[in-house]
Amino acid sequence: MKNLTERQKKALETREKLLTKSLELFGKYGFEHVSIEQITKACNVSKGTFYTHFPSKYDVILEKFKELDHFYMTVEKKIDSHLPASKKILKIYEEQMIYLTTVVGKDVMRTVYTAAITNHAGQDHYLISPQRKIFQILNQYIEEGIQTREFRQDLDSPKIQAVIQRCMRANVYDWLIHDEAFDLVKEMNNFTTLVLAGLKQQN
Amino acid sequence: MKNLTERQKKALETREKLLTKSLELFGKYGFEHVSIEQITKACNVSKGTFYTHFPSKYDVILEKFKELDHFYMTVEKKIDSHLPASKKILKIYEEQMIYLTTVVGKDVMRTVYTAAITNHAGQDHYLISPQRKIFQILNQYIEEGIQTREFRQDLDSPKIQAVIQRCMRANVYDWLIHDEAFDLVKEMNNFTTLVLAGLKQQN
DNA sequence: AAAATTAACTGACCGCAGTCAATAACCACG
DNA sequence: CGTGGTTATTGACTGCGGTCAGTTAATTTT
Repeated sequence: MKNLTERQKKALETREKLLTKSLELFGKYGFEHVSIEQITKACNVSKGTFYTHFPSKYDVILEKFKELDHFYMTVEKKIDSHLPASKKILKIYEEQMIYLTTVVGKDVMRTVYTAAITNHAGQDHYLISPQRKIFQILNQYIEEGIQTREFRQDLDSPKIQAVIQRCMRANVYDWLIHDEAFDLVKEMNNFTTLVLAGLKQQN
Repeated sequence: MKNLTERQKKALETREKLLTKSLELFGKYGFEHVSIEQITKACNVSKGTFYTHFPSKYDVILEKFKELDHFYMTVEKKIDSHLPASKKILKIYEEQMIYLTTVVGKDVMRTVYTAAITNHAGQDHYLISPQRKIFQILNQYIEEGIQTREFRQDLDSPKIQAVIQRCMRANVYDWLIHDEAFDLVKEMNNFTTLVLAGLKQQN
């Protein structure tokens, strides 16, 4: 980690400076009201430099978004392992939604959700990347639910995974397009509860 | 309807010309690869003229999107009125998804779903406007489902309406961010079936 | 230590969405 | 008819995200 040449250290410093300043300005004025030039001027570098460190304006936000994964690691431990799978899923979603509304914010999420639609650069977006910690945790819970026969047996786990993940995006998306009155935590809870009811063993 | 002055007729003609040409070019090259200037040049008008007729590039697309409502009127009649509410909902969603994939297309939908996130102009977006025919039809089916006690009695109809509508956006959004392999008709069916199962009277 | 290579950095430039003051074309009314 | 008000139209202009050929300076090679 410390085997860096002088040059690489300088570059990393520049990158860090840009990242910090970007997020600071985005937080203060909103993503759309901050220009790249404004950022680079505040950092005393040229516009081009920004693009040697980040592929686009969106990618800075994505960096922030990826912090979520650190958050999940801590949340996971707080969840009682004796709960049934459905309760665990609800719980982790609840924690996530609280985090999104209070820490990450609508502005960042708007950007991520927009970029996911727009960037048809062949590659799949981070938003649906199986790498994401949240998905790994969810899949584990789902596996449990199947094993313990809490969930229906006629659906394989990839199907259930897709459904559970879609619940998340459904509620976040609706949060983004509705006004302030939309309570993401509550809506997510109601909606997911319903879906989980549909997932449980029918009589 | 025909009490128009010469001037207003000319203006409407210009508007129509712009609309037709826009949709033609969007269809040929894709929304993002067509500039306003390209459109206006093809119509022999100036750039500014475009903006006297449409508030933004997105609004042209919205016009196309609104055609959907004509479509629903015809679909509604094709649905057997004796079916249970849940089957009707599934059926109309199926028809809608077929229409979206084969006629409207991903490009248009991408634009509409992006604009809904981005345009925080105070006003709610058409995407969630209660005016939309599709919602009126759905709400009618939901009311039926409640009346006939097919659905749970502990949820009021606005709650159920929100859930059903969210199903639609959930699947369309996921369609937009996934690659070509994503079968919107099938996914919508699976997902909504599950939600409807959760909505039904529990034992 | 000089030369060659590599990588960070620069800023003029491009394309495009959207704006607006000025202009032209038309209309209603005396 | 005029003539004063109205409204569609114009196109130069702004602002911004992103590009790229060229400059600079650290690093490696000889």
